[in-house]
Amino acid sequence: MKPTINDIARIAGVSKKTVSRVINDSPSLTCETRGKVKAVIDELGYVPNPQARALALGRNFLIGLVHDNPNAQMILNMQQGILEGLRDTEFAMVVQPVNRSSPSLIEDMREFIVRQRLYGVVILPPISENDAVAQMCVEVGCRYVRMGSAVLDDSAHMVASNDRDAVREATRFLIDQGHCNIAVITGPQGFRSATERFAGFEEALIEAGLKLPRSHRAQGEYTFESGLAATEKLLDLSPRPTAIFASNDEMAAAVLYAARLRGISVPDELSIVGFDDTPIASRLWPPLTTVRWPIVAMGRSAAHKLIAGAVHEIDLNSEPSEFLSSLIRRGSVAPPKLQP
Amino acid sequence: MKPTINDIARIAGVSKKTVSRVINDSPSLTCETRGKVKAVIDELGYVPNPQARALALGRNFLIGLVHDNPNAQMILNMQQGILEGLRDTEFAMVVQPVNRSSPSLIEDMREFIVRQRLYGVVILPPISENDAVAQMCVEVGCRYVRMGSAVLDDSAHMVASNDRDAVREATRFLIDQGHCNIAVITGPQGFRSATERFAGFEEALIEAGLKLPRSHRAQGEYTFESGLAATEKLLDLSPRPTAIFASNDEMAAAVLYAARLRGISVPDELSIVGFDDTPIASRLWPPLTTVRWPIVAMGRSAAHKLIAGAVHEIDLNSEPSEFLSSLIRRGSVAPPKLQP
DNA sequence: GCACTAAAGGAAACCGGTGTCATTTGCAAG
DNA sequence: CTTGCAAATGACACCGGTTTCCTTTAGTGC
Repeated sequence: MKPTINDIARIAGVSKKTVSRVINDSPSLTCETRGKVKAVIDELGYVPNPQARALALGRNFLIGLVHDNPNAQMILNMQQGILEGLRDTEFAMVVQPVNRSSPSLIEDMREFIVRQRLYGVVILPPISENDAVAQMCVEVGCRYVRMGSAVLDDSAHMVASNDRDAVREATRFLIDQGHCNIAVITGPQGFRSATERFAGFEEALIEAGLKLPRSHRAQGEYTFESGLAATEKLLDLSPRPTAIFASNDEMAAAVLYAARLRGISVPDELSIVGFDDTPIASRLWPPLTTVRWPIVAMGRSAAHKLIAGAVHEIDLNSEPSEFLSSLIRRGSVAPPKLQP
Repeated sequence: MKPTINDIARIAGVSKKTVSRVINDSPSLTCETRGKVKAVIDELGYVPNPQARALALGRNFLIGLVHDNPNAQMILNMQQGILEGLRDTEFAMVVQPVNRSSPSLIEDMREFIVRQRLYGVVILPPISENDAVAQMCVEVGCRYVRMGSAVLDDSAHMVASNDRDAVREATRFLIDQGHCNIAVITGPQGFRSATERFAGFEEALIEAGLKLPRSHRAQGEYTFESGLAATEKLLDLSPRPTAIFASNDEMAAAVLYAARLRGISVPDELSIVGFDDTPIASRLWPPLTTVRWPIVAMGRSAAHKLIAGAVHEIDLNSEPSEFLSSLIRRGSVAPPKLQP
């Protein structure tokens, strides 16, 4: 059986409370006492029972991660980031996928939070854009941090990248390469990331004095299949666009796939830019030029924001307030060939 | 503040213990009492505090998932499966990536298990093949289930697919298409899945009376990069193989990539078969023929095996004892063209 | 009507920690 | 030498459930 605080206290010849003080680094302790107790703890391999602690403190040491599976690699990187932020603390991460289109989304999340008495939750996009979810967290008294593509909330509750700037830069890159007939596959309606990315794209075009006809804008759903359908429409245009910006890599992969089906050469006849830098981007031929955002660092920051109040080693001021994405240049972009 | 058992007891006009009996479906209760208490519980939205329950019962309601990130989609599917198995129970899943090559692997895992007092852990390949890990679980008194490609342990502790049979079938498919110069990219040494998959491959060749020269066997590490290197070697052979079986999709994607680099047409000049049916398999052009294994169902089964003792609704006899993989036929395989 | 038995429900201890408050100890000042 | 005060430590209740054991109640056979 695992040793309890009583065992430690008895063997060390002190009271439970003193052992508790040692565990919690209470300042009012003799070095001698502290050393004596610590020795016993080490010898017996004592680990305080987190459930008992949770009960006594009235709070738990569990951080929830709520997601809706848009992208496996993103979620896994996020998990990694969060766990890095939780390392060397007594917090653990529990994961819960949910269905964002379910009418019971809010109730499902409430159930999850309340059941496990979560200390806090990290909410991934696109659910993070749902204000009712944040509202629910406030109601049940659960800390929360929303991940997103733009600031939606006060900074204590938000970890954001700046998709708009990143896409503007990426689009400018296409323009600098000489493209002036550029089409875009947007993300689904109601997604903040979709509107941000599109805004960045549009801004770059406007800056360069280019027009964006309605026909050059196709809507996707962030899925491969929707990307295929959108690409079909865009490739039917005449003159055919010489470059396509797809709002995520999944759809960019679909552009490449559709181009291959039609015998259109990439990048010679068509340049492609994606977003996310998922592993698939570098596995395709040609590998995709895409935008990489610092998921792991953002996850770590989210975890830190949640537990800063409980772990005094964490200094939120050392966290970046904004996370910058960068353009990864690979083979899917080239200057346009003059069409005959 | 959330209602406690005392609130319920007071309002319902019964004792704590009676409320506890209602929660735990104790048989010795009047219908009337049960109904009365349940009404109060529903009205107040009472949820028993799992930490308090965990403390009183001396066990926790957390299932751990330990993995070493070989494949994001696989891990996410596994998470989904485990959570399906945990649905409608009070268990939650905590996730912990570890580093399998770290010398402190065992200690890291022990720390994770002991710290959170896990009820059980699901161990994913390749860590699951490490017997010392299972041994450690026994030592610390933690239930465990190992996922794997073949049965390594008694069935209470193992959820296994049958990679060998699946690869034999896939290879037979290549042979039936007319291929007789087939090469293989194996997985890393020391991986049971690697040896199983290779064994299935070899068996199919032997059955068909084909030889497998040492030169036609290249070792990979389950990574894209290692797949590239392995493919280079195989494509240098003369006569060049007309088909390659790669032991996972990541490496199969590399075969396709390398073939494209050399201007080798797939599937006309080279057929490719992968393993795992990750999303990338269907995103490539041509899409990969590959082996799909029922990850989600296996995850669900693993969860059920762990918690069967605590949740009486679960009937382990209704679980399949073996999980069958299936060959997914896509465009990366065709009969070999006669070489001039 | 009475003793006996089984079922229903309650009181109090307990799980392993933490908070509050009282007590002891050590040391400087008067 | 006493008093005063702060630091170090301990006793005990408490967090929200469960378990053990005991009491009450109702039903049964005689």
